[in-house]
Amino acid sequence: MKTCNSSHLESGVESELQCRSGAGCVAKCSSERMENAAKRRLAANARERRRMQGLNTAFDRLRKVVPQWGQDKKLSKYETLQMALSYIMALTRILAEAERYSSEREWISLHCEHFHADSYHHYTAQKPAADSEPYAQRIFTYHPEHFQIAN
DNA sequence: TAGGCCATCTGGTCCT
DNA sequence: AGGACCAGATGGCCTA
Repeated sequence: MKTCNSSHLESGVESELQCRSGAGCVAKCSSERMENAAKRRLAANARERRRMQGLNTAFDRLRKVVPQWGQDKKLSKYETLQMALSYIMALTRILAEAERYSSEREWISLHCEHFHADSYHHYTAQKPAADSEPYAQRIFTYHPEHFQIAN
């Protein structure tokens, strides 16, 4: 005699009790099983959707803290990760430099010199003669418009 | 219209 | 057992 005590697809203690015997059991069990499977699939889909939405929220937050250098188009996920990597490496480099220089004053004057020049060009809307990109931008290794996947 | 990016669905695997 | 995570498939939207 067939019972509904069944596969891993079945969650049902309940269905086992109902269907242990009797006419129409097979049909009822299989339709119940399919119904349960469909319900679980829908629930899994919803969870997956929520999970991906959470992931996308995290990407949006990352985009906000990562420099975009005036890109009007939002960075793709891949570009965001690359930019974040480059950003972190640049900051790490700056910190390492700070440690290398003996006096804090020396380090500050080194960097402020660059940043003052940047602000000057920014406010006067002039292009620097030699280096066309701002200092802070130049120290980054990742530029989306130039980036190509190296295989 | 082709290519890039994305959201969603789905089945498999791992973890608790 | 159920949830989290992952990767492949698919279809929609947008842009050059």
